[in-house]
Amino acid sequence: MKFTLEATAPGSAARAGQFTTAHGTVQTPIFMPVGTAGTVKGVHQRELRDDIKAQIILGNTYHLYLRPGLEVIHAAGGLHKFNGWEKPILTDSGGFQVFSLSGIRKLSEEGAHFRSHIDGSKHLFTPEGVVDIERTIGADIMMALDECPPGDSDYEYAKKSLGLTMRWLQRGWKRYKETEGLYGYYQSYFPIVQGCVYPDLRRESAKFVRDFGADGNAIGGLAVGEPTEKMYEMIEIVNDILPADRPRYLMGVGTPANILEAIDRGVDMMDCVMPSRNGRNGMIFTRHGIINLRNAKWAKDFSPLDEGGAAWVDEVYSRAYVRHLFHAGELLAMQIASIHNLAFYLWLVGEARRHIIAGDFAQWKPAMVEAVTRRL
RNA sequence: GGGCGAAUACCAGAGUGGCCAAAUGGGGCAGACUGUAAAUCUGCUGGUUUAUACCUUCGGUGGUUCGAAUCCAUCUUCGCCCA
Repeated sequence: MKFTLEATAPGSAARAGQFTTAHGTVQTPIFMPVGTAGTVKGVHQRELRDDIKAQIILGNTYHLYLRPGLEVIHAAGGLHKFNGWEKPILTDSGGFQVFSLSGIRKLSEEGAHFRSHIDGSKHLFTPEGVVDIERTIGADIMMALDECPPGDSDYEYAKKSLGLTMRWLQRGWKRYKETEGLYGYYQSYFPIVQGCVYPDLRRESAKFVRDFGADGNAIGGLAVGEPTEKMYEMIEIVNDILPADRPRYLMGVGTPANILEAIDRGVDMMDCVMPSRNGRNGMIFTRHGIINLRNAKWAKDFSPLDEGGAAWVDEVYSRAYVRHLFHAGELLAMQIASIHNLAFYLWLVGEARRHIIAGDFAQWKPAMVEAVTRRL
């Protein structure tokens, strides 16, 4: 994978660039819609490509391994063939499920022991096994298996957890180097920085990660309960160490404001369920602020969903109409909101990129952060 | 004209002497959601309010009782049946 830095913004750590995978080029900074089970929920590939203008999407190792299962994915010839998405795919390793499914998993040196959330069956994810699964899925970017400790973890736990993540990384990297893609194309493997909110742990982790010389590097374990300011602080600390000539991926973040702040601190890639999930739950993000479409105040607001917005749904449907669809429990409501929110997120990072290249990102950002945080 | 049954909060519908401002569901109002166990979850939904507090409510009126949504009488309305 080749990463080219095109511009850096004066007065900011923000940068614009692009990287190329076997399934195409991605312009950074980029937001990656989350398609956990092989689908960005409620959104067609055509809408994803043409309306939302997604350049790369996520899939999830844990979910795809459980269902439909590797046999099906392999028989299909990989996830791209299976779901019809021809552009790049990044797979999360199941590391986040170590966090989110904490009630039904156990960690050991060997790996993460899960109980399936579907049928309760027992499964073991090892760093090596996850590489094998990601090879089978055929992701352009494969993430290392890590432990994502909660944001309020104490120092002792965070340190112990980081140790496990580092040892897992060594094992996963070894398996990565010993194997190659099953479908005739190259796959990247991104290590993940952990260390909770503790600067020394973050530095230690970032240096450890840096030395693998991977195609790109990720920052994990943020936006998991710690104060937002701590998150920004950790990003700065880590990005000081992670190589500038490789993309930096901030995992699972975030709100539109979080994304702008992360870009400002030198992050190139982000993903989050927020635009899709919150969209399905009636929340619309716009460049003028946040709208809870379910609220009574929109009942007779027949103005466009988001006048001049990035997606065609913004002009075609009114706020009152989409509100009605939400109250009626209509599927279309979720589809419209998903298209809108994801298109907005992609528009936002595209604008950030444009301003980085134009050189006025540092001037443009503050007002935008204020605007997208507003409650309408 | 006669007989039987029913009337409960926005709707539906429990409750049949005190633990009832009244279950539950729906609807409504608001909130949450950050590498997706989420088309999900939480709170509120008579009034005044800080309230474990008080006030006004269970078709109307009048009773019985220390105490009534619950028992009695009567009226009204609705439903079913018989003429």
